[in-house]
Amino acid sequence: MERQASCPSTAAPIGGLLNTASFLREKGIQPSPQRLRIYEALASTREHPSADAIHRQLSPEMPTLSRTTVYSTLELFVGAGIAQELAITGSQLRFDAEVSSHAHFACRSCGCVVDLGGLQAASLPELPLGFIAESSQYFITGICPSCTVSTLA
Amino acid sequence: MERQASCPSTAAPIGGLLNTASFLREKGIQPSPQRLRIYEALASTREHPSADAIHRQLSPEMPTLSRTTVYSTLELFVGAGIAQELAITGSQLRFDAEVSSHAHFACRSCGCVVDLGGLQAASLPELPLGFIAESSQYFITGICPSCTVSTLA
DNA sequence: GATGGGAATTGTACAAAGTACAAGTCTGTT
DNA sequence: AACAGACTTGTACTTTGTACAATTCCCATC
Repeated sequence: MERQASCPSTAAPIGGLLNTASFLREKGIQPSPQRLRIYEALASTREHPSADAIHRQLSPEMPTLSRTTVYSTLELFVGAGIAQELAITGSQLRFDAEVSSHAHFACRSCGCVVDLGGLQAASLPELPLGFIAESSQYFITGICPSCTVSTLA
Repeated sequence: MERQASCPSTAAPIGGLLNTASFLREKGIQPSPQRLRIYEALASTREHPSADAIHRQLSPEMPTLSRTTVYSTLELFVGAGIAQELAITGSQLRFDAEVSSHAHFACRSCGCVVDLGGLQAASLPELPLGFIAESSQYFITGICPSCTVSTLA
């Protein structure tokens, strides 16, 4: 889990952030400076950050931002359907502002998480009667290209 | 995460345990009393226990069994390909002696994990060039039948 | 049967991720 | 301006898992 930044996840914004405040309000979330910056930080990266990664990123500009706020805000976003949680690394939750169904790859060496293509819903296993699905995840773990190269060196 | 035991995962053994010791030896694992009991505990349940759950289960009969041994033994099994890790709950790893590719359901209320059917390989997203896949997981989270009933009550 | 060496196990200490909760601050409304 | 409720903060704590040194066990050899 060392070379996070060098992995092949481009860092382009996902959508328009012109008016994050009204977007949050539409989703039933009262905006606050903390919530705006946390959402923007999440939506402007494709690195699928953990809660602590977001806290580390925002701390310089918001020195009093507490870890508790980041955790509770991300949970609020997940509950409102504007973010999804990925349990992909096994040791920490990663978050994604892109909520459409798509698969993920996690590198066991550097910890990076990158997007893969979508899944064909028709081919997924059906849920037995009585189970209520709320979300689903498909992920692959292995070694990313950067780490393959540096392992060979 | 309360009613673990009442969830719909039947507790029948997966395979023959007649000679666990020689099975482990075949897989390149030196048997020991601890390893035998840990493997048998894992293979004889469909509850996908966590490492600590196995430790709690075996502690009465092996009072000196240490948590470290359980953790390192399970990792040994995963490396040898006779167990798989499930990162499904986000907060702890669950283990499964059934290593064939199949999906899982996790109940957000009681924490139970049950087996679902297999996946059609053809429908899975393809991995871009340079990525090396080592394992994959498909899981659905939601509410299991037991918890649906008790939530309504 | 004794003995030496490597593997396995143990126990303690530690680290990381996340949660609980009470106190403080902010914000919007009256 | 004052109140109430929502939001944020900070501390303490729990859970999960890892590091590592010391001990114990097993087994081959003498």
